[in-house]
Amino acid sequence: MSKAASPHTLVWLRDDLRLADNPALYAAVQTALAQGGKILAVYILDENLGNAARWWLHHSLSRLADDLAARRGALVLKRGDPAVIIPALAHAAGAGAVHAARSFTPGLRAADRAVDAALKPLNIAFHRHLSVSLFAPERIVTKAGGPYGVYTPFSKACFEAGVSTEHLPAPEHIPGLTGMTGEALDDWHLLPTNPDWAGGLRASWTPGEAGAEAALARFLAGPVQDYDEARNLPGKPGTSRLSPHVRFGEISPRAVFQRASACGQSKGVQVFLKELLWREFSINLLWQHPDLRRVPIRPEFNKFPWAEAPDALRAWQRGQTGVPIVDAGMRELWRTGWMHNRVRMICASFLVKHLLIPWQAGEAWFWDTLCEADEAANAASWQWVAGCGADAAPYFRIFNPVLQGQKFDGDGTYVREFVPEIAKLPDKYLHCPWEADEKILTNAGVRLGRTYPHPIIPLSEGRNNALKAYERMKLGR
DNA sequence: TTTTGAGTTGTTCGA
DNA sequence: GTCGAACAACTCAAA
Repeated sequence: MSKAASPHTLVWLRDDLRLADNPALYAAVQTALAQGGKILAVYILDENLGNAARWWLHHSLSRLADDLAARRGALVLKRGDPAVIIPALAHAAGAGAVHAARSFTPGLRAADRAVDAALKPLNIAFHRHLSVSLFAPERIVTKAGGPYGVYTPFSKACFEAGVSTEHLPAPEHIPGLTGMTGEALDDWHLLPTNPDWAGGLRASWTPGEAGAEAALARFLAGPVQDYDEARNLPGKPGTSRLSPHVRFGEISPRAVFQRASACGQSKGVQVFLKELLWREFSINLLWQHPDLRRVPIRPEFNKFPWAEAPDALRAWQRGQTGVPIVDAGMRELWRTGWMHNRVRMICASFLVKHLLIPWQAGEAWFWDTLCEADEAANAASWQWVAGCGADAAPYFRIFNPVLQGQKFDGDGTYVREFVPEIAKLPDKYLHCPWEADEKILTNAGVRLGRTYPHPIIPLSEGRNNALKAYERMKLGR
């Protein structure tokens, strides 16, 4: 076999920070081995990440660099315009091809077009691989050939199409190209200092491929079987807690799907697989609507009478609304960089409906504080709660945070953990301290307005305001 | 083209 | 305490 003129290969890693079941890396290694060449693995900093995601990224990259080094590979870190960096590196390295995961965020789609255009004149091929999603978006279409706008038929089409059963092992040797220098991870200052607010994140998470594997193994060893019920209880470890791992591609979505599928046919497994397809649906929606983060899918919502309420927004962000389940959720988010899904819906509904604050403000806060912040899932989910999404809940579905708290955190485990100043209240009043009489409050050491806020708005008033606002929007006033 | 069935996660009210 | 109906119409997807 004759040696190719350009035996080396560049793999551009982005939201696929793993070695196992990584099609771009696998293809690059195969090519390099066949040609007797080396691998140049590159990561270019995503400058638009929120602060919690930056913390996660630092650790994920650090682990990935270690994992690559253990296989004689190396990771080159760069910052700047991919359309400049990738062609320059590929050219300097003498690479014959560039491999990357196919991405569906507007930023990376644009970057890919530019990279592709810049590589062409250099006669360097640019290969993209299905990796961050289960299906290519254009593959899941209606019988009429168009994209889906409703989740249930979308999910049925996905099940019918079938998730790939392929699994690519982590390459044993990833012969790294030496002599290529990048930036130092520490110089990116992705970790907070002055103050270091990441203590709660460190206590909650193990970023990296091994951490992702451990989280999946824990979940599949038991909780997945009861997932259909237990996922709604924020005081219990009934969810997978895989979201940030999947977000950064520390584990492939198809590996998660395959291994959960292998756990049987229980309701819990079925519901979990459907959750993976919600992620898929969000990716598909972002692909259809690149401005999903800003623009409501239902155009009538451009006329929605949102409120300008900076003080209320700040109270919500800080977990000081005086509504316990909302405050618990917002504090969990702030402390750990994650929030239980049931509570996300309650907190989001409260912001958008009771307070009438634009969903984009909530989206922005989650973007900054969620480790897993993901353009597709975050925007699509906020639009769903706000009622302006493609497949949104009816407007009169307004979560009552007291009922939700009593139903899903009846013993108060969750609220007591994150709102300790009211922890001594009896269960009956834990979710509605304003309904307790003075004696009960005093016995619990609670002084409303002093040790814990009065509710920022009476719940019935917030509900009525939301209904009135939707009515005004419908009338176009 | 027209018709038909269906649509993540809820709340309130009144019997 | 429990249960069913009302809350509203509209759009999507498939036949």
